[in-house]
Order: sequence, then C-alpha cells, then structure tokens
Amino acid sequence: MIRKSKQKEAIFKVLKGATSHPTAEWVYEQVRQEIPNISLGTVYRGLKLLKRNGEILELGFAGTQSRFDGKAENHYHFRCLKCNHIFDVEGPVDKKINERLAQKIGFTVFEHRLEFHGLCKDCQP
Amino acid sequence: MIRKSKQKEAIFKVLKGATSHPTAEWVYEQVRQEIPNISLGTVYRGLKLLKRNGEILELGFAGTQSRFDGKAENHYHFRCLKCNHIFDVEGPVDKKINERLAQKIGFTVFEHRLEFHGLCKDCQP
DNA sequence: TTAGGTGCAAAACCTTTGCCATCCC
DNA sequence: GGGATGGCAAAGGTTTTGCACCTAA
Repeated sequence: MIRKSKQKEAIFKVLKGATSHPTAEWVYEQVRQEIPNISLGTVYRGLKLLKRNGEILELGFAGTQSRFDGKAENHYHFRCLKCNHIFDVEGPVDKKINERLAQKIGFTVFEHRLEFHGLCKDCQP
Repeated sequence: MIRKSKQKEAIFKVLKGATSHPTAEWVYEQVRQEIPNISLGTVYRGLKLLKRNGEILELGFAGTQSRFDGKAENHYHFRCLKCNHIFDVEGPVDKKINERLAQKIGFTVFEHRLEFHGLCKDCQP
C-alpha cells in the first residue's frame, strides 16, 4: 500500500507546477528548496511511484538501452511492454502532419516519431 | 571526412540484416563473430556515425535523461533538436488509431506516443 | 603523410538498490 | 509492532572519452 509523505507530495506539487518537462535532477533541485535534505534517490522513488499510480507521465524510455534500426526511412513502431520487443508497424507515414503543426505553431518540423505500446501476440494476458 | 573501415561496414551489415531492433550490445556480439577483437566503444562510435549519416535510425532517446510530465493524460510533444526543450502540442489525441492497429495486427494496444522533432521558435536557423 | 579510426580501459552519467534508522497506520 | 519510507552512499548499467597505436586516402 502506498503511504502519503511530504516528500512525495512535494515532488508531485513541483511537477504539477512545472511548465517545462523536467528531469529528475531538476525536480530534485526544486524540492530541495522545501525539503533541503531530501535525497535524489527519494526523488527517483517518488517519481516511479507517481508514474505507476498513473499520476504523471514519463517521456521517452531513458534508462533502457537505445535500439537501432537498419531502415533509415521513418516508420512507426510497436513496443511490447512485457517482453520489450519492438515491431515495425507497416503502413504509410503521414508527412502532412509535420506541415500542419509547423503552420500552427511556427516551428520548423523535421519529422515525427510514433510509437504504440501494448502487448504483442505472445504476451497476451 | 568519414573513412571506410571493415568495422563500420560490419556494423552496418549486421544492422541491415537484423529483423529485430537491436541494442548496441547485441550488435557488438554479432560483429564480434566476424571481428573478434572489436571493442564496444567502436560499435558505439560506428552507430553514432551511421546515425549522423542518416543511414540508420535510433529509436527512443535513451542516453538522455528521462523527462517527466505532471499531466497524466496522453498528449503529444515537440522536441527542439537544438535546445532540447520539450513543448506540449495542443490538440486532440487520436485514440482510434490504437484500435485500428489492434484490429490489424491482433496485438493489444494501450496507447501511443507521438513526438515531433524540429527547431523551436527561438532556435530558428 | 596525416587526419580519421580503433582497442582498451577508465570515466561519466543516469538510475536503482541495500542498509538502517524513522515514521505512520 | 511492523510494513512503508527516507537518507545516504554504493552499486549497476549504458554510453562516452582519453590515449597511444594503426590505417585508409
């Protein structure tokens, strides 16, 4: 069972109030202003709990290894959350959404990456 | 200028022939069968060169730090390749594509992540 | 000849974990 | 009391780098 603590609450508060997408290190620095002797390990543990609870998102898959793909053209992927295999998703890449976004926000958009998450055929529950 | 070498060729060949999406470690093991005394560092350097040359893709953003997001609901992101800032992309998340993919390949699809890459307003060339 | 590449090992970096004291329920 | 938590520091895993020696152009 997950128990409340001022550390976890502080971590959550910092994350909620952030407009950036902070790293664990940055969260640590912020929370330290309120709880000066909190440790980085606690921040990581707190973030993991909050993530598991569905209260925050973790972007990307840092901490896991990089995967490489011999195909250079953009294509989409499916990652099995159980066996961690990555499958290519067939089908056309929609290049128009880059342009659409560029027009909307005025940034230069080179590409996009789309990754599906779920359970592959061998890992069905 | 980039010079040819049997190491880089072997790395590229392994990656081209792989149906999986290998890790650097796996590539290393494979290439070692051909060049037994190749080092892991060389594999990393070779992969980086191939990536920079646009000949292969790197999946995910491992090696960089995790970023966290106080918003729990799925939404899309834009990552500036120069300043490395991450921006939220407004607009609806298309949940139907999960279903469509699930029907097509018979996997269970929980979610998808979409990330745009480019240059933000402050980093325009 | 010489800038780029390689092997090796050490360093760097991010994240997780073990241990023990502490705090709630 | 006893399981959950936290601080600290050490360990772990992946990736990068320094250095001296090669090698392709």
